[in-house]
Amino acid sequence: MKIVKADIDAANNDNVLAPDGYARIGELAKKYGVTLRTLRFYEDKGLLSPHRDGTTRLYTRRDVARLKLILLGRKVGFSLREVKQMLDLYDPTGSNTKQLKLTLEKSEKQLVRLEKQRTAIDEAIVELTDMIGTVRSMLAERQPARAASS
Amino acid sequence: MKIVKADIDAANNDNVLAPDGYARIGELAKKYGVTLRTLRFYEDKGLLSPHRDGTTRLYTRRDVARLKLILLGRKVGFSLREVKQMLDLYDPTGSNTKQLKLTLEKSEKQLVRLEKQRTAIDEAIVELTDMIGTVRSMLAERQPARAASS
DNA sequence: TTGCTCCTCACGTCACGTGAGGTGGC
DNA sequence: TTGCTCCTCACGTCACGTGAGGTGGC
Repeated sequence: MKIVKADIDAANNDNVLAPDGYARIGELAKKYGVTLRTLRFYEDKGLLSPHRDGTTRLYTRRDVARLKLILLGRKVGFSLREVKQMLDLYDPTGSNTKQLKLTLEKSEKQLVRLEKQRTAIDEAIVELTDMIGTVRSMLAERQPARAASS
Repeated sequence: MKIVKADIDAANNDNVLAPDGYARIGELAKKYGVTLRTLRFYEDKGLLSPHRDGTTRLYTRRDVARLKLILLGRKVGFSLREVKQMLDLYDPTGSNTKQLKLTLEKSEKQLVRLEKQRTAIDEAIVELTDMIGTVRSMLAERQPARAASS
Protein backbone atom coordinates (compact mmCIF):
# COMPACT_ATOMS: atom_id res chain seq x y z
CA MET A 1 0.00 0.00 0.00
CA LYS A 2 1.32 3.31 -0.99
CA ILE A 3 1.00 6.24 1.28
CA VAL A 4 0.30 9.41 -0.59
CA LYS A 5 0.07 12.96 0.54
CA ALA A 6 -3.72 12.84 0.74
CA ASP A 7 -3.49 10.07 3.31
CA ILE A 8 -1.13 12.09 5.41
CA ASP A 9 -3.39 15.10 5.21
CA ALA A 10 -6.37 12.99 6.24
CA ALA A 11 -4.51 11.43 9.15
CA ASN A 12 -3.13 14.75 10.22
CA ASN A 13 -6.61 16.04 10.85
CA ASP A 14 -5.31 18.23 13.62
CA ASN A 15 -4.46 20.68 10.94
CA VAL A 16 -6.95 23.33 9.96
CA LEU A 17 -4.31 25.66 8.70
CA ALA A 18 -3.88 26.16 4.99
CA PRO A 19 -0.37 25.90 3.56
CA ASP A 20 0.03 29.61 4.20
CA GLY A 21 -0.38 28.96 7.93
CA TYR A 22 -3.77 30.63 8.21
CA ALA A 23 -7.32 29.41 8.66
CA ARG A 24 -10.49 31.30 7.93
CA ILE A 25 -13.33 31.55 10.38
CA GLY A 26 -15.59 29.12 8.55
CA GLU A 27 -12.92 26.44 8.45
CA LEU A 28 -12.19 26.80 12.13
CA ALA A 29 -15.84 26.77 13.06
CA LYS A 30 -16.53 23.60 11.10
CA LYS A 31 -13.45 21.88 12.43
CA TYR A 32 -14.26 22.60 16.07
CA GLY A 33 -18.03 22.40 15.92
CA VAL A 34 -18.75 25.99 16.89
CA THR A 35 -20.57 28.81 15.14
CA LEU A 36 -19.02 31.83 13.54
CA ARG A 37 -20.78 33.88 16.19
CA THR A 38 -18.99 31.96 18.90
CA LEU A 39 -15.57 32.65 17.43
CA ARG A 40 -16.37 36.33 17.00
CA PHE A 41 -17.74 36.42 20.52
CA TYR A 42 -14.56 34.95 21.94
CA GLU A 43 -12.61 37.58 20.09
CA ASP A 44 -14.84 40.31 21.43
CA LYS A 45 -14.15 39.04 24.94
CA GLY A 46 -10.40 39.10 24.33
CA LEU A 47 -9.91 35.35 24.19
CA LEU A 48 -8.82 35.21 20.57
CA SER A 49 -7.08 37.79 18.42
CA PRO A 50 -6.80 36.62 14.83
CA HIS A 51 -4.99 38.57 12.15
CA ARG A 52 -6.89 40.32 9.41
CA ASP A 53 -6.79 40.41 5.66
CA GLY A 54 -8.93 43.45 5.11
CA THR A 55 -11.93 42.63 7.25
CA THR A 56 -11.52 38.87 6.98
CA ARG A 57 -10.20 37.12 10.07
CA LEU A 58 -7.16 34.85 9.70
CA TYR A 59 -6.44 32.45 12.52
CA THR A 60 -2.94 31.19 13.23
CA ARG A 61 -1.61 28.15 15.04
CA ARG A 62 -1.61 30.17 18.23
CA ASP A 63 -5.31 30.96 17.89
CA VAL A 64 -6.07 27.31 17.25
CA ALA A 65 -4.15 26.31 20.38
CA ARG A 66 -6.05 28.89 22.41
CA LEU A 67 -9.38 27.83 20.97
CA LYS A 68 -8.75 24.24 21.99
CA LEU A 69 -8.04 25.34 25.53
CA ILE A 70 -11.10 27.58 25.57
CA LEU A 71 -13.31 24.72 24.47
CA LEU A 72 -11.74 22.39 27.00
CA GLY A 73 -12.30 24.98 29.69
CA ARG A 74 -15.92 25.43 28.67
CA LYS A 75 -16.43 21.69 28.62
CA VAL A 76 -15.32 21.32 32.20
CA GLY A 77 -17.53 24.20 33.20
CA PHE A 78 -15.27 27.22 33.54
CA SER A 79 -16.71 30.59 32.64
CA LEU A 80 -15.10 32.47 29.79
CA ARG A 81 -13.85 34.97 32.34
CA GLU A 82 -12.02 32.23 34.21
CA VAL A 83 -10.62 30.75 31.00
CA LYS A 84 -9.34 34.16 30.04
CA GLN A 85 -7.70 34.65 33.42
CA MET A 86 -5.80 31.41 33.02
CA LEU A 87 -4.85 31.95 29.38
CA ASP A 88 -3.70 35.50 29.99
CA LEU A 89 -1.12 34.24 32.47
CA TYR A 90 0.65 32.27 29.78
CA ASP A 91 4.13 33.51 29.02
CA PRO A 92 6.09 31.60 26.36
CA THR A 93 9.37 32.83 27.83
CA GLY A 94 8.79 31.87 31.46
CA SER A 95 8.13 28.85 33.62
CA ASN A 96 4.42 29.70 33.89
CA THR A 97 4.39 28.62 37.50
CA LYS A 98 1.82 31.25 38.32
CA GLN A 99 -0.44 30.13 35.50
CA LEU A 100 -0.17 26.51 36.51
CA LYS A 101 -0.88 27.26 40.14
CA LEU A 102 -3.95 29.32 39.32
CA THR A 103 -5.16 26.63 36.95
CA LEU A 104 -4.67 23.97 39.59
CA GLU A 105 -6.51 25.96 42.22
CA LYS A 106 -9.42 26.77 39.92
CA SER A 107 -9.59 23.22 38.66
CA GLU A 108 -9.86 21.75 42.12
CA LYS A 109 -12.70 24.10 42.98
CA GLN A 110 -14.39 23.35 39.69
CA LEU A 111 -14.11 19.62 40.31
CA VAL A 112 -16.02 20.05 43.54
CA ARG A 113 -18.70 22.03 41.71
CA LEU A 114 -18.96 19.39 39.03
CA GLU A 115 -19.44 16.68 41.62
CA LYS A 116 -22.20 18.71 43.24
CA GLN A 117 -23.79 19.11 39.84
CA ARG A 118 -23.65 15.40 39.32
CA THR A 119 -25.47 14.66 42.53
CA ALA A 120 -28.01 17.35 41.65
CA ILE A 121 -28.61 15.70 38.30
CA ASP A 122 -28.86 12.29 39.89
CA GLU A 123 -31.48 13.64 42.25
CA ALA A 124 -33.32 15.27 39.39
CA ILE A 125 -33.34 11.97 37.51
CA VAL A 126 -34.82 10.21 40.51
CA GLU A 127 -37.49 12.85 40.97
CA LEU A 128 -38.36 12.95 37.30
CA THR A 129 -38.60 9.16 37.16
CA ASP A 130 -40.92 9.26 40.16
CA MET A 131 -42.98 11.94 38.46
CA ILE A 132 -43.30 9.87 35.32
CA GLY A 133 -44.51 6.92 37.37
CA THR A 134 -47.07 9.04 39.16
CA VAL A 135 -48.38 10.59 35.98
CA ARG A 136 -48.61 7.20 34.30
CA SER A 137 -50.68 5.75 37.10
CA MET A 138 -52.91 8.80 37.18
CA LEU A 139 -53.54 8.42 33.48
CA ALA A 140 -54.21 4.73 33.94
CA GLU A 141 -56.80 5.46 36.65
CA ARG A 142 -58.50 8.10 34.61
CA GLN A 143 -58.88 6.00 31.50
CA PRO A 144 -59.38 2.42 32.54
CA ALA A 145 -61.15 1.74 29.22
CA ARG A 146 -58.17 2.85 27.14
CA ALA A 147 -56.07 -0.16 27.92
CA ALA A 148 -58.85 -2.57 27.10
CA SER A 149 -60.07 -0.84 23.96
CA SER A 150 -56.72 -0.19 22.33
CA MET B 1 -46.34 14.19 77.17
CA LYS B 2 -48.77 16.85 76.28
CA ILE B 3 -49.23 17.91 72.74
CA VAL B 4 -49.83 21.61 72.47
CA LYS B 5 -50.72 23.80 69.54
CA ALA B 6 -47.11 24.86 69.03
CA ASP B 7 -46.12 21.24 68.43
CA ILE B 8 -48.80 20.84 65.87
CA ASP B 9 -47.75 24.02 64.12
CA ALA B 10 -44.13 22.89 64.11
CA ALA B 11 -44.99 19.46 62.74
CA ASN B 12 -47.29 20.93 60.18
CA ASN B 13 -44.42 22.81 58.60
CA ASP B 14 -46.04 22.56 55.24
CA ASN B 15 -48.02 25.54 56.26
CA VAL B 16 -46.74 28.98 55.39
CA LEU B 17 -50.17 30.47 55.47
CA ALA B 18 -51.19 32.69 58.36
CA PRO B 19 -54.53 31.98 60.06
CA ASP B 20 -56.16 34.30 57.55
CA GLY B 21 -55.09 31.95 54.75
CA TYR B 22 -52.54 34.31 53.27
CA ALA B 23 -48.76 34.41 53.18
CA ARG B 24 -46.59 37.39 52.43
CA ILE B 25 -43.76 37.31 49.95
CA GLY B 26 -41.01 37.28 52.55
CA GLU B 27 -42.52 34.33 54.36
CA LEU B 28 -42.90 32.34 51.17
CA ALA B 29 -39.39 33.18 50.02
CA LYS B 30 -37.83 32.07 53.28
CA LYS B 31 -39.90 28.91 53.42
CA TYR B 32 -38.99 27.80 49.91
CA GLY B 33 -35.46 29.10 49.74
CA VAL B 34 -35.99 31.57 46.93
CA THR B 35 -35.52 35.32 46.68
CA LEU B 36 -38.25 37.91 46.54
CA ARG B 37 -37.05 38.69 43.06
CA THR B 38 -37.70 35.12 42.01
CA LEU B 39 -41.28 35.19 43.24
CA ARG B 40 -41.93 38.49 41.52
CA PHE B 41 -40.29 37.19 38.38
CA TYR B 42 -42.53 34.14 38.33
CA GLU B 43 -45.49 36.42 38.67
CA ASP B 44 -44.25 38.58 35.83
CA LYS B 45 -44.03 35.48 33.68
CA GLY B 46 -47.58 34.50 34.54
CA LEU B 47 -46.72 31.53 36.73
CA LEU B 48 -48.08 32.98 39.95
CA SER B 49 -50.86 35.47 40.54
CA PRO B 50 -51.12 36.39 44.19
CA HIS B 51 -53.80 38.66 45.56
CA ARG B 52 -53.00 42.14 46.71
CA ASP B 53 -53.56 44.19 49.79
CA GLY B 54 -52.79 47.59 48.38
CA THR B 55 -49.43 46.91 46.73
CA THR B 56 -48.50 44.05 49.03
CA ARG B 57 -48.73 40.57 47.55
CA LEU B 58 -50.75 37.96 49.38
CA TYR B 59 -50.22 34.33 48.41
CA THR B 60 -52.91 31.72 48.87
CA ARG B 61 -52.84 27.95 49.13
CA ARG B 62 -53.19 27.77 45.38
CA ASP B 63 -50.10 29.91 44.84
CA VAL B 64 -48.16 27.76 47.27
CA ALA B 65 -49.19 24.61 45.40
CA ARG B 66 -48.15 26.18 42.12
CA LEU B 67 -44.86 27.37 43.54
CA LYS B 68 -44.01 23.86 44.69
CA LEU B 69 -44.64 22.54 41.21
CA ILE B 70 -42.63 25.33 39.63
CA LEU B 71 -39.68 24.56 41.88
CA LEU B 72 -39.99 20.85 41.17
CA GLY B 73 -40.11 21.59 37.45
CA ARG B 74 -37.05 23.81 37.68
CA LYS B 75 -35.21 21.17 39.69
CA VAL B 76 -35.70 18.55 37.02
CA GLY B 77 -34.59 21.03 34.38
CA PHE B 78 -37.75 22.30 32.72
CA SER B 79 -37.72 25.88 31.51
CA LEU B 80 -40.24 28.25 33.05
CA ARG B 81 -42.02 28.31 29.72
CA GLU B 82 -42.50 24.56 29.82
CA VAL B 83 -43.61 24.64 33.43
CA LYS B 84 -46.16 27.29 32.54
CA GLN B 85 -47.45 25.24 29.63
CA MET B 86 -48.08 22.30 31.90
CA LEU B 87 -49.56 24.32 34.76
CA ASP B 88 -51.83 26.26 32.45
CA LEU B 89 -53.49 23.05 31.35
CA TYR B 90 -54.72 22.34 34.85
CA ASP B 91 -58.48 22.43 35.16
CA PRO B 92 -59.88 21.68 38.63
CA THR B 93 -63.21 20.63 37.10
CA GLY B 94 -61.91 18.15 34.53
CA SER B 95 -59.94 14.93 34.28
CA ASN B 96 -56.80 16.81 33.19
CA THR B 97 -55.96 14.06 30.77
CA LYS B 98 -54.46 16.55 28.38
CA GLN B 99 -52.27 18.05 31.10
CA LEU B 100 -51.10 14.64 32.25
CA LYS B 101 -50.29 13.52 28.72
CA LEU B 102 -48.31 16.66 27.97
CA THR B 103 -46.47 16.32 31.26
CA LEU B 104 -45.67 12.70 30.55
CA GLU B 105 -44.40 13.48 27.09
CA LYS B 106 -42.26 16.38 28.25
CA SER B 107 -40.96 14.42 31.20
CA GLU B 108 -39.78 11.54 29.09
CA LYS B 109 -37.91 13.91 26.80
CA GLN B 110 -36.45 15.72 29.75
CA LEU B 111 -35.28 12.45 31.28
CA VAL B 112 -33.29 11.76 28.13
CA ARG B 113 -31.78 15.22 28.31
CA LEU B 114 -30.86 14.74 31.95
CA GLU B 115 -29.14 11.48 31.20
CA LYS B 116 -27.15 13.15 28.45
CA GLN B 117 -26.21 15.86 30.88
CA ARG B 118 -25.05 13.28 33.33
CA THR B 119 -22.73 11.64 30.86
CA ALA B 120 -21.47 15.09 29.84
CA ILE B 121 -20.68 15.87 33.47
CA ASP B 122 -19.03 12.52 33.95
CA GLU B 123 -16.85 13.22 30.94
CA ALA B 124 -16.07 16.67 32.26
CA ILE B 125 -15.04 15.19 35.60
CA VAL B 126 -12.70 12.76 33.87
CA GLU B 127 -11.15 15.50 31.76
CA LEU B 128 -10.78 17.86 34.67
CA THR B 129 -9.19 15.16 36.79
CA ASP B 130 -6.75 14.47 33.97
CA MET B 131 -6.03 18.15 33.71
CA ILE B 132 -5.30 18.39 37.41
CA GLY B 133 -2.88 15.48 37.15
CA THR B 134 -1.10 17.04 34.21
CA VAL B 135 -0.80 20.43 35.86
CA ARG B 136 0.48 18.85 39.07
CA SER B 137 3.22 16.98 37.27
CA MET B 138 4.17 20.08 35.30
CA LEU B 139 4.52 22.01 38.52
CA ALA B 140 6.55 19.19 40.05
CA GLU B 141 8.95 19.21 37.10
CA ARG B 142 9.34 22.93 37.17
CA GLN B 143 10.18 23.15 40.84
CA PRO B 144 12.10 20.02 41.78
CA ALA B 145 13.67 21.92 44.70
CA ARG B 146 10.31 22.74 46.25
CA ALA B 147 9.57 19.22 47.38
CA ALA B 148 12.99 18.80 48.96
CA SER B 149 13.23 22.19 50.61
CA SER B 150 9.77 22.35 52.10
C1' DT C 1 -25.36 37.81 -12.73
C1' DT C 2 -25.43 34.24 -9.19
C1' DG C 3 -23.43 31.90 -5.03
C1' DC C 4 -20.55 31.56 -1.41
C1' DT C 5 -18.20 33.41 2.46
C1' DC C 6 -17.18 36.97 4.97
C1' DC C 7 -18.36 41.40 7.66
C1' DT C 8 -20.62 44.72 11.39
C1' DC C 9 -24.24 46.26 14.18
C1' DA C 10 -27.65 45.35 17.47
C1' DC C 11 -31.62 43.38 19.59
C1' DG C 12 -33.28 38.87 21.75
C1' DT C 13 -32.98 34.90 25.08
C1' DC C 14 -33.00 32.76 29.86
C1' DA C 15 -33.57 33.23 34.85
C1' DC C 16 -32.90 35.89 37.61
C1' DG C 17 -29.18 39.60 40.55
C1' DT C 18 -28.66 44.05 42.00
C1' DG C 19 -29.16 48.59 43.08
C1' DA C 20 -31.99 53.04 43.21
C1' DG C 21 -35.56 55.43 45.20
C1' DG C 22 -39.77 55.26 47.69
C1' DT C 23 -43.95 53.66 50.83
C1' DG C 24 -46.71 51.66 54.99
C1' DG C 25 -47.40 50.28 59.65
C1' DC C 26 -45.63 48.92 64.19
C1' DT D 1 -37.62 58.91 64.62
C1' DT D 2 -35.85 54.30 63.57
C1' DG D 3 -36.38 49.55 61.56
C1' DC D 4 -38.47 46.29 59.02
C1' DT D 5 -40.85 44.75 55.04
C1' DC D 6 -42.82 45.74 51.15
C1' DC D 7 -43.02 48.10 46.37
C1' DT D 8 -41.67 49.46 41.23
C1' DC D 9 -38.57 50.45 37.69
C1' DA D 10 -34.70 49.22 35.07
C1' DC D 11 -30.07 48.04 33.92
C1' DG D 12 -26.65 44.06 34.36
C1' DT D 13 -25.11 39.14 33.73
C1' DC D 14 -23.78 34.98 30.85
C1' DA D 15 -22.88 32.88 26.37
C1' DC D 16 -24.17 33.16 22.71
C1' DG D 17 -28.66 33.07 18.70
C1' DT D 18 -30.61 35.48 15.14
C1' DG D 19 -31.70 38.52 11.76
C1' DA D 20 -30.69 42.87 8.92
C1' DG D 21 -28.05 44.90 5.55
C1' DG D 22 -23.84 44.94 3.06
C1' DT D 23 -19.05 43.55 0.81
C1' DG D 24 -15.34 40.78 -1.91
C1' DG D 25 -13.73 37.42 -5.18
C1' DC D 26 -14.43 33.30 -8.02
